[in-house]
Amino acid sequence: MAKQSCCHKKRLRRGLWSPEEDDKLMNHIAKYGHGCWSSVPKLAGLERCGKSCRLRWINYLRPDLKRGTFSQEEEDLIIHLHSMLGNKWSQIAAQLPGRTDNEVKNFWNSYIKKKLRERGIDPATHKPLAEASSTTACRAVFSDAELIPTTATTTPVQDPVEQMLDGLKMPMDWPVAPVHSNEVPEYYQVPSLQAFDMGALQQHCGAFPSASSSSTVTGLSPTAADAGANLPWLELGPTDTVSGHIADHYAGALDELRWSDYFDGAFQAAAPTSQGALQGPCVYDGVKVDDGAAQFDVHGLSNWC
DNA sequence: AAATGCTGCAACCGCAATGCA
DNA sequence: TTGCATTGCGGTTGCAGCATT
Repeated sequence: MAKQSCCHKKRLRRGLWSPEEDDKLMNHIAKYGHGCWSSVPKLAGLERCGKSCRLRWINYLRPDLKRGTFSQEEEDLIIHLHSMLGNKWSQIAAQLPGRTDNEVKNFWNSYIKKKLRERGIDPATHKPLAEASSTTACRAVFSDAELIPTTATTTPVQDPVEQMLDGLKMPMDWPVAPVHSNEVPEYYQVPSLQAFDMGALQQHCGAFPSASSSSTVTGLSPTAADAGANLPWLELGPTDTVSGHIADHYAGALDELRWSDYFDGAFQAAAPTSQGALQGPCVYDGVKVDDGAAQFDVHGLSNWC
């Protein structure tokens, strides 16, 4: 017999949320924060399970959600990130401020997949459908606006660090990448990245903030040289040179969040800005987050029990 | 106008990861 | 170390609304 969900077990409400339920949840979180999700429904007077409340908040009620249709830049970024990360929707969404993993996933399944197939590209592998093994570059995946004109493979070497940074830029004919296996296709191994030296980069750029699931656009690279491991360039701070290459590219479309404002006084201060980093220090659970290196993990909010 | 099919989105399910006693 | 509670995540489902017949 199938295992019943927590909502079934406790005979809790399921299905679509009513406006009244939304109000209750919003009001509760505005006043007290959510704390432990499991206690939210009881405290907020809802006949829902904590999991359902969390999902509703994250996917629908959060005040920083962008909503509306995806821009061309967002679409290109999703395709690009998917080629690197696969179905890691939360990681992809983390690079799209105001978008949720669910939203990105739905957009992918309902729109992008179809679009790629129409262009003869396998959305799973990002290779041409007809010739899955071909290494032919396929520019059709990205719009012209998304491509960053540089030629990483032919750039003369000056400084090793500069070389490495150059490698983080996307070449015009960057191939569509299958990055879901541990194999790194030859064409994906950018020469300037093969001796990727995080130490040197750190020295060049300053200390790395740690942000495993940042909501900010920090740095993006098309490379899959590190297919099976973490993507260190995704953790670079917003002020560093590397992220500048690409963050600048997406400037305007990708707003930085000031998520903290919503809770730093129960929404009272409240307007997101488009400036580069958190403005001034803020404190969460006794942890001071300061200056431009700060990156806020929206999902991490759930950890202030 | 009614029936049917299609699409997109919100929500659920179940498993993995994590934290804690 | 173990077991439980909680959170996070990706896959899947259900349904409302729209399009087509």
